[in-house]
Amino acid sequence: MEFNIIIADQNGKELYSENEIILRKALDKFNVLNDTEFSDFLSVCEYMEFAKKQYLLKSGNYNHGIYFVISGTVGLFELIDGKEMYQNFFLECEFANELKSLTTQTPSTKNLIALSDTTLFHLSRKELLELYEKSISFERLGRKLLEHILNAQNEISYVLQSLKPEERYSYLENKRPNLLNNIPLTYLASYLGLARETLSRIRAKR
Amino acid sequence: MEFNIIIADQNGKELYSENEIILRKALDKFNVLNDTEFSDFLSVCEYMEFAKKQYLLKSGNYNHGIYFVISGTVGLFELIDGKEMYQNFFLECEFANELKSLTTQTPSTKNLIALSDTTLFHLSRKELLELYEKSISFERLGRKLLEHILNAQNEISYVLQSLKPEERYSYLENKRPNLLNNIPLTYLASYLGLARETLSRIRAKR
DNA sequence: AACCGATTGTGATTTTGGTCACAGATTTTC
DNA sequence: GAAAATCTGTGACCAAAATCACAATCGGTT
Repeated sequence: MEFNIIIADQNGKELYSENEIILRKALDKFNVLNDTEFSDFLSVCEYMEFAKKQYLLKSGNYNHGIYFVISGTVGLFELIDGKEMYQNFFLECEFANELKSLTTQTPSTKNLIALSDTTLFHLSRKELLELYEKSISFERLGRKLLEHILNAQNEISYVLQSLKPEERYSYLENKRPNLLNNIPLTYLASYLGLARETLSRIRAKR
Repeated sequence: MEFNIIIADQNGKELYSENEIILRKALDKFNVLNDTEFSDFLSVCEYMEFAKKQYLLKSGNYNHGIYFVISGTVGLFELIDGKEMYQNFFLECEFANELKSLTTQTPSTKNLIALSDTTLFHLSRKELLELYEKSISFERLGRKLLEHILNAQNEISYVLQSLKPEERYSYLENKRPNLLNNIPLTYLASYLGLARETLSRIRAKR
């Protein structure tokens, strides 16, 4: 069961639903879009729902856009030697993406999957590119979003390169506690480049 | 000793030096800047030279821009438990960067160092931001460059997360052979998250 | 040419974390 | 609510890689 709070202007005209306000707040952190531009952005977003275990993107297919997670959890994984290696997790208010396929227009080697019942906005590649053409603001938003994603990616590379198993667990505890609560240990182990059993034993010691 | 070939227009007026043509070619891959915009870009680039072992950026300092490597090699490393952990290498025609400090304006935890005598163009943070304001083209260039960097970063994360030591070496052989030729094994070992001795033994077996 | 520092190779040893196996526990499904 | 599937915990064992130690080699400098 779910209610969408509707914000109205002085004339009682509906403005934004609750979901849209969540997106607005997330985008406002980048300090780029004004009201008009946000409306333009919103007008090309499609609201979608995925049940747990449904795929947003399957390997072999082309990536047709990016997702903004309103509620739920999305996982990004790649099948390597028959093992699901999770490369990222996207929680509420984050943009779920697989950029390699999106930017190079090659079939994706990776999968996006709903790890719980999930609601999200979808922005297609086509619409995204049109936004980029439309105004410098959307290019700027894209640029800043990428800077943000890249900094996060550098951090996880650092974890994999330099930290010992116990330190990797501490990293989760301190920097991404929400993952520890929401994601099965098995998936987290692959994310951290460890055997499931190793991570289980580390946790037992706490 | 070094010659710069000068390209001249019909009136014999100098256009671009050899170094500038190298930069032009690198930027043209992104298919964004026209002649005027490239000239604008160039006008805020400063030519610099660094001797081997000189620092382009020292940890603790603020990152004041990005570098385009004309010739030579630049390394990005972080001191962890007294060890130099190399996180990236930048060869000719690549943009050497440390984006965390650049984008968040916090003191850098990382170092940029010339691993050989190096010539490059420097673009200051201030000038970069002014370019971003100036035209959508520069935003677009930034966005595309970040997409490119991010795809590369995802790949190295994959290597660290999923590949065994021998496979990591193979990755270098196949995907980044220039590193194997130009960079000391010690540095490559840290880059791959391996002990120096392990990498040495792997190489001995080939 | 001789020196010094940096880099690499290699053996012996130790340790860590992976693998295997199986039992509980927890969720999902019908 | 029972069955099935998924997830987690834990012990025993093993293999791979880290560590330690030292020699050899390479590169640049005076």
